[in-house]
Amino acid sequence: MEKDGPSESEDFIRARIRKDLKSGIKEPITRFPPEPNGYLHIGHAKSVCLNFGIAEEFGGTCNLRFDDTNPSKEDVRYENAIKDDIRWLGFQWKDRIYYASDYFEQLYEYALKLIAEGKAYVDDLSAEEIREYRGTLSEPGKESSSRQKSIEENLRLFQAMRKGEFEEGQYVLRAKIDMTSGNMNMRDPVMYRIIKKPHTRTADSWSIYPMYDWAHGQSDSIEGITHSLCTLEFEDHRPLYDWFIEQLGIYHSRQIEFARLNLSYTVLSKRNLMKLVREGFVDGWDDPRMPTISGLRRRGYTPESIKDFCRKIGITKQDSVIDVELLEHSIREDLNKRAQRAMVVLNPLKMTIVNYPEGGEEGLDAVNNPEDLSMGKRKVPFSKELFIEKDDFMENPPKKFYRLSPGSEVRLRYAYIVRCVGFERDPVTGEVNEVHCEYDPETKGGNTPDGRKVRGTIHWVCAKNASRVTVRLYDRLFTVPNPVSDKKKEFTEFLNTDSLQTLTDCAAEPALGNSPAETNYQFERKGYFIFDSVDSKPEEPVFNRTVSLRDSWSRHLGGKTA
RNA sequence: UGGGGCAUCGUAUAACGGCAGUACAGCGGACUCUGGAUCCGCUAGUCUAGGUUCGAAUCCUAGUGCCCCAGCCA
Repeated sequence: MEKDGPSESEDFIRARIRKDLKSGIKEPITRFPPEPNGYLHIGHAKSVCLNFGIAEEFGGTCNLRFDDTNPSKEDVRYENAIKDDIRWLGFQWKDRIYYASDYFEQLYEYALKLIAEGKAYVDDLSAEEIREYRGTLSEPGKESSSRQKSIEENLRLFQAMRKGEFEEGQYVLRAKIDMTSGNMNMRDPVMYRIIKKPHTRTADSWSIYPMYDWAHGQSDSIEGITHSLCTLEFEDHRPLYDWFIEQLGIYHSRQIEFARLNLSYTVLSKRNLMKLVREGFVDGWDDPRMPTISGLRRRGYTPESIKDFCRKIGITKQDSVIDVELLEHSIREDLNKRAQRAMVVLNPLKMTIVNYPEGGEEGLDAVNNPEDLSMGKRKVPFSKELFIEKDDFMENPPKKFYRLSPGSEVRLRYAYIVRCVGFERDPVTGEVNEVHCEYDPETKGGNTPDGRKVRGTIHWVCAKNASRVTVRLYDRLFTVPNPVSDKKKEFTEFLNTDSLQTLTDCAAEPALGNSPAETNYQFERKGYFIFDSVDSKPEEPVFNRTVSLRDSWSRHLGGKTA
């Protein structure tokens, strides 16, 4: 199922795969290897799209493999969340779900083999000693005296390690490579350490656990992974990846590295995201401000928009920071085509139509989505008293203000043209709290039979029928493009204190009183919103703002977001 | 002279010895019952210095800048 035509340019990994396909490899087998110690974020989505995407495009397969080699950090709840997220993105692993722990026995056999060949040894150095012996970036390390142990002694000790005869930290198994290598990973890397904790899948059957470098490549090989795609920081692990496979003489998977995703105005590492959650800066991994898949989902992002974003950013080896506006562009583009429109007044200001009959009411036709007429129409109620947006009225408007002001005309969307004939103030605050308008009955539906041009159109909600809803306006979580670039400051110092604004008195057209879960809307002139089924109550529906509409007026005024 | 990697508009990303293109952002205009969307246009780039070549973002040499590595994390 290759894409036809060379019109679309190909990233270097797909080009490499295409080349390998011509020289022997039958089909690409990739894998997505999360460690179940945190939630997936948009950076993982890049990897998911790459690995599963390649499998789809080239008629291969992609395995889901949990890298569960460290029981002191991992948990099943993360595993379940990860599976949910991948499924939600729209990818399937079918029966191809694996665990590094599936291979513990095989890995152990492999280790025995290396020991028997004098290529690995049991070391009794302490963690600190190992660090000291490793040397520094510019000085070679020195060899542990354990290197001299006999094969028999190593075998005996390693078997005893497995049996749990030693304490944590007492011994490790190391590969015997080269303590003078310029590549730190080759300075006799640790293969196994003793961890006396139960594992979620193997329970207490092991007291030694393989390190990443030892587990990963061999797992790839066992599964017949043709292309093992990982991020740049593993580039200098590749010689070790290759060394193990070559010493063992097993199937040679190939590791290829690409640049991880960085997004402006956010942080994208599990460690930092974990900190935001643990220290209560956000309301959990799925807080709509989080760049996690579950957070984006709750924020109103669609799988399609995320996949489109991943396609747009491409795959390269260049460290880069993607502007978060590109992500916002992807969701706007998607939702513009699909989101049902609704009228919701976020900051209500009462409007009375002075010449509209007392007690009168009518239903007006509104288009559900001007971009997709097949989505039909709906009736919205109209009567003498309405709510409009506070900032759609100005007593002393600046130039080019097309909305309502004393004496001016504006169109009430899908309703009538109205003219402002007066307003009232709150006697205490002096704030305008009601506007009076006259409507033109000839302009029903918002048309102007006389051909007159009315520049401004504003949204409104019938006061009598309005659903009272809560709306949460989200803004970027950080105030600076790269919160982790300042090495002297903790990234949490750059948290945006206004990243969440909750409006509890919004007036929505009646239909929104009972929205289905996870329904995307466009609140006309305001932005895209999604019904939040976690925090909504029957008497108080909650909507999260996914992203605002582009707003050339506020940019004109020099503001950023409303 | 520790090892590894990367340098193209503001941000990303193409061009694989032959017109430096695309997207986002920005700016201007058209259109509009969403100051949305759409459409049109503009601005703006090959890290530096040499070299090879009819021709270099691309090949060579030398430099410069940035990123990663000293977990019994992944």
